[in-house]
Amino acid sequence: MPSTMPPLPADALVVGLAVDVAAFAIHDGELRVLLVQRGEGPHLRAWALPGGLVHPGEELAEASLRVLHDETSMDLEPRHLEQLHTFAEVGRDPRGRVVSVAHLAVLPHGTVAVQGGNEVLGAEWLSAHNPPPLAFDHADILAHALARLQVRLEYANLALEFLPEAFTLPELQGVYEAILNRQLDKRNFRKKLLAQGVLTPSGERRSGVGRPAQLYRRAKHARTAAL
Amino acid sequence: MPSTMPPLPADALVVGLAVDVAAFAIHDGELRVLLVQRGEGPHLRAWALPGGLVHPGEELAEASLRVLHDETSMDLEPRHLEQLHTFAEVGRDPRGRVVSVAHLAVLPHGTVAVQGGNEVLGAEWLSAHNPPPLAFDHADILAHALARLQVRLEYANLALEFLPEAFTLPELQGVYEAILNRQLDKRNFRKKLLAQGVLTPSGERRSGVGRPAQLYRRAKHARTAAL
DNA sequence: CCAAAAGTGTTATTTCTACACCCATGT
DNA sequence: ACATGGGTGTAGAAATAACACTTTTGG
Repeated sequence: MPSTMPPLPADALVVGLAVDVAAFAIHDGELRVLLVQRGEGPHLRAWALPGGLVHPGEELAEASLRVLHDETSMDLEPRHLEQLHTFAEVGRDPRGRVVSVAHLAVLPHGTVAVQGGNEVLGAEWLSAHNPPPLAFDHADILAHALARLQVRLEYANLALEFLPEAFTLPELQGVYEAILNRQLDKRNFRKKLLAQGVLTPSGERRSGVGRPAQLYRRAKHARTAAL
Repeated sequence: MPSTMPPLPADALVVGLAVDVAAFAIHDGELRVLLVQRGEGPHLRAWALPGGLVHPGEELAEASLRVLHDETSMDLEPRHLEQLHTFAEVGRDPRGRVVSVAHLAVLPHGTVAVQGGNEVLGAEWLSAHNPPPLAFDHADILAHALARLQVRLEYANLALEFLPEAFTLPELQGVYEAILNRQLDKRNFRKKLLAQGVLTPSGERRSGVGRPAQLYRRAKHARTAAL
């Protein structure tokens, strides 16, 4: 394939290319989504998903990571990042045609402190199941992301990405419950998870109170995702 | 929200926005995908998914339908059209940064004849499970589309979109088998489908040979899709 | 009456769900 | 000793998978 090709045809539609990121984490046993308060442009002071324009030569995944970094002033390192859906409706952004590729990110436990960054008044982890009103079509994006997260629990072992490398089964169950937004039976949960063979036990651990829980790690062979 | 807003910032990355469409239909009991032979640009004469640049003010779905129409010279009317994935890798198109939003389309039975259209040497329905080599990253797109189609069989009753309004259970089973690329048990298939309650019987019908089969239609209440 | 495709039931296996008590530790 | 959370088994229900013969039509 030649390296110099004719440029794009003159009738090529040019648009702004952006990413928006629905980044999830578990805090206090609750599923939270990272939201920022807009500091400029339309929907000033409204809550929104972190997002922004893609730079030239930048891949979508890179842009997503950069945006997270810039708008939270934190070195967030998602354990999982996948594309969700592309929102390209003609009127979705009042500034012109902006095509936004929405992403789903999963951050591990321990990702707590965030603060506002560039062009943003503040950043916070807020309830994913009961979010505040959001700017643009971000409520749609969040709903998509939540639905995707739930179906991914079955297929991939995405829940592990919310936890540190070593974790207990009750902690893992807590992740499932936070994402599915309902209680699960302890015995059935353990049976199912252990039967999958994706967990391997290690040493022990004493939590604050009660009987110490067995620690587990992900087994060697673990699918990352599919679909 | 004001109707006149500042234009996009000067640092906005502008890109070409395109759609590619993986359009499926069943022919001769086999799952086929609509492919065109490129008549210009890179990958001349290679097989590719129908696709092209989005026009200004045009929605992605509109562009997908237009592209199908233009490149087959046929008034194809998909029964189902959904967004699949956005391919935006920096080097994927040698002409510059082109972001392509891939779509999955389902065409009903009877959609047979296609011919080449604008900028295309020819169009054909070819085997979806054993396609010829494809231009650009279209083999990836096709693989994604096929996987999505298979999971959609479970959730939605997408199989109905491949058939005319009235159809027999053996025909429906044939659609499942063509998509899943394996044989299914007749009795179990009937049990499961009828238990779902999405089919309602109507009159009879005599095929060429053998016992006539009961005709069914979709019941009133039918989910179209999800996820 | 023969070929061809449609239609129909039962059983074994697996998976899912509901449910209550004992165990190990820290205080 | 007691409060706290971790850990375990069983039985009924539901879903799934395997399997072979009869029925209706056209020729």
